[in-house]
Amino acid sequence: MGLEERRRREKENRRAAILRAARKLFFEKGFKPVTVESIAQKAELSKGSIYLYFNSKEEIYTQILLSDIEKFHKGIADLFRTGETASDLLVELAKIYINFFLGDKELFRILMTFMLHTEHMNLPEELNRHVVKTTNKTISVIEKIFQYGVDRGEFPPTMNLRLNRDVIWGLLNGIISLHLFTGFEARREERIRATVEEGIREVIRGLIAPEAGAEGPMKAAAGGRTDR
Amino acid sequence: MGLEERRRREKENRRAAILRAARKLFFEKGFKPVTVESIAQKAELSKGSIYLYFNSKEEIYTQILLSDIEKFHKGIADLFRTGETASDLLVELAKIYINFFLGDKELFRILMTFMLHTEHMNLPEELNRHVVKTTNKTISVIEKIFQYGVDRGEFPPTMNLRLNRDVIWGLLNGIISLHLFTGFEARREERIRATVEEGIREVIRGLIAPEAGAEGPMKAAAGGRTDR
DNA sequence: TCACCAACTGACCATCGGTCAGTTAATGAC
DNA sequence: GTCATTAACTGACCGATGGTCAGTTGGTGA
Repeated sequence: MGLEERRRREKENRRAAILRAARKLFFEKGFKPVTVESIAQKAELSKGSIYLYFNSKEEIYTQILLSDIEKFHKGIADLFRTGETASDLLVELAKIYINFFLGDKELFRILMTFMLHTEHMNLPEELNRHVVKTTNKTISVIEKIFQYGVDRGEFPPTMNLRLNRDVIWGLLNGIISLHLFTGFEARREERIRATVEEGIREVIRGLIAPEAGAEGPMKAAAGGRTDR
Repeated sequence: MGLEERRRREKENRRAAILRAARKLFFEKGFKPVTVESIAQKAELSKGSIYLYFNSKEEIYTQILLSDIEKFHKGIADLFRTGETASDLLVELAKIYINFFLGDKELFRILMTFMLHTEHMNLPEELNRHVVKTTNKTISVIEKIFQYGVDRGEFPPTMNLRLNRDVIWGLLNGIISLHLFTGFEARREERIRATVEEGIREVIRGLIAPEAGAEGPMKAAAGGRTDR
């Protein structure tokens, strides 16, 4: 009864074909200008068939993001093998990230758009959770590097891992967003890389450097003490 | 002869009324779910009339952003009067920014959406330029603060103003984006504020700290202390 | 040869952004 | 008071598009 099996495989292939077609189109034109009809044509199916595989245009968009994030995650699997310092690992990660999400520049847009509009996208709850989980897994790599840095005595053991993870991630994605907006096409990636690298190195130096004087987080932290 | 004048004023009022109505609706539901018809109803006009004042739904959306950015800009006009350190000014600016753009949390979304999708929005070229210019004006406030810090000897005169401006802006907006995505509603703003403040202080410390050798033993102090 | 059924189709529907020919009403000339 | 002018406004209409579903197709096994 290899029939069932073959059917399953063929169905999976169709699905992949749709995603491939959609990917090409979305990366070419963005979200709105791509019609479901055009995706269907490119995948050599009818519009109706698309909806046998996906529930909405938004879901296709999200699935593309999902599989790309997973690809990225695989790509950084061997990051720790190199035996570099944690600082260099952070910069290295950032560079890979920039290459990956800006290689197809629309991909970064998809990522941010999703992050900003998750709620309005009304996707099936499960898919939503899946993307959030996958994204978090990626973000947590930053935290792992910090932990690694603490372990090898590079960073102070008292550092706040979560907070610094958020700072690095924010810095990285914020700088990319800014440059997509203002930067001219030419040499954009180069500038992003330089800015991100220097930003990360500054944060790290600041993390290591002694806190100057009485000012600083102390003042604010005093009021914001909020143990759960 | 006050006729011409009165007409002009009334027209301006209508325009404002449309923007007010649209603002309420967009902030309530996001972009797509708001129909032009519903804006018209709320503004007590017909759909057709809306298009006497604006060229597209996107343009309305953008105008809201524009007028809000300008409001923000006025709000920080007196930032320099306080005589604080440049570091504190940066943190202060960030806090005002967070309050402002998260007070109506949709506003931040509008800002980022615009930055990410400027090109696909096909607005009149002039409006586009206007928003870019206004946004840049806001971003450049960060640079001014850095300059102020250099002038008063707080930061090294060799520092790269533009780069650090981009780092701070990126950090600020990236952290906000991240928290809108993952953070639970409760205590979100508080967390954002804490993370941003510490991030900024780290960058500043890193900016001041000697670049020193590859890795420096630390342990002396803890940036981003764990307050959980 | 036929019954079954998963996969597929495309006509159809509802919604919505945007248009435009026609209406309304304020004004000012006579 | 009457009428011509015209800016402001209206809403029926159009085209595009996301999504649906009743019906068709073709491979399979009896």
